[in-house]
Amino acid sequence: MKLLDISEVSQQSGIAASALRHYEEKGLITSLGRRGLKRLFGPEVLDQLSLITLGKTAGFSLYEIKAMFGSDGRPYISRETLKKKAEDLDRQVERLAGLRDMIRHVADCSAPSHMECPKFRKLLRVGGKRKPVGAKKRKNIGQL
Amino acid sequence: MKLLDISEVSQQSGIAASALRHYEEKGLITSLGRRGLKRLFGPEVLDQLSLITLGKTAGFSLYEIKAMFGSDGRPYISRETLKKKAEDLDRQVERLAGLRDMIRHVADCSAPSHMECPKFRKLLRVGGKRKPVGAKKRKNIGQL
DNA sequence: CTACAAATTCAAGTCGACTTGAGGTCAAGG
DNA sequence: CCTTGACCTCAAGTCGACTTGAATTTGTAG
Repeated sequence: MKLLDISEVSQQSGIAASALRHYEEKGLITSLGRRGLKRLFGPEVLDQLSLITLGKTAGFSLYEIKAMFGSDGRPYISRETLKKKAEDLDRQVERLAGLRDMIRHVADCSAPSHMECPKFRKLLRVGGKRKPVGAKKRKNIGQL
Repeated sequence: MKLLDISEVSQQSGIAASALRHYEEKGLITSLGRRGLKRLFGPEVLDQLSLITLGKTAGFSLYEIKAMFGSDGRPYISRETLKKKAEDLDRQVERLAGLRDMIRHVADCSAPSHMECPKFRKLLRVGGKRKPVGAKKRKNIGQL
């Protein structure tokens, strides 16, 4: 089993070595050992990194990503919570598709201000839900 | 035309007054005037705020959002660039859908480590592209 | 054996998006 | 007329995710 040093991992993943150390510090990845001072990673770390990158682009924090796909390969959170995350993503996908349509429309529409364009406003109505007045503080990222 | 003071806007949008001031400072929204010191907003600000919120959940910076939907209603960037953003969103939608499938799978699969599950790894392969070695610094957010 | 490039640690810095706090202002009600 | 409470400004602080820099510590090549 071929071990990779940090520069190889960095090369192949496109992630800076400093970020890799940061991820290890935060417990998202693990190095299998050291040669001297130098970390050695197993090749599976590349898959984990794909997952981390993916999670980040979806807007999850490193903390959440760790909770969803523990570096040992087991989630730290319940199936319930995972399903909730999946549903969040369903909504997120819809919102993004809506925004994409709006942007595409803005790019094509000749109305002087898109806010005056009825088509645009219709898209807004679909995509941009307003909060129903009782706004909550988001502060329940869960304990680990 | 009914004007709203900042607390009404905050209430109806679910966005903190401090954030509204911040958005105004950054030029994402505009207050129509003042009564004494107090800002007065036109009702259209609520639509703009929906758009801002939507853009944020899509991962755009305030700066980018401003460029895409100027507070005056006209984008600061070319149709070309807008179309590129729409295409980025197309990819983002796909990635998110992929991640959602993975999470859903993790929630249901009984494999001890999802990395050992062939189904999961297949999903990973689809969703989690690795960068093709020549990693670039992302630093071209464009000038305004 | 020595020099050197590549890693390492640890502290401090950066960036975006706000929030918080101190001290000031003003329109409206009593 | 005077008090209040909502809003104001401006500076500083916070949080997450890294990056940067200075001072080491090797494994390997010459």
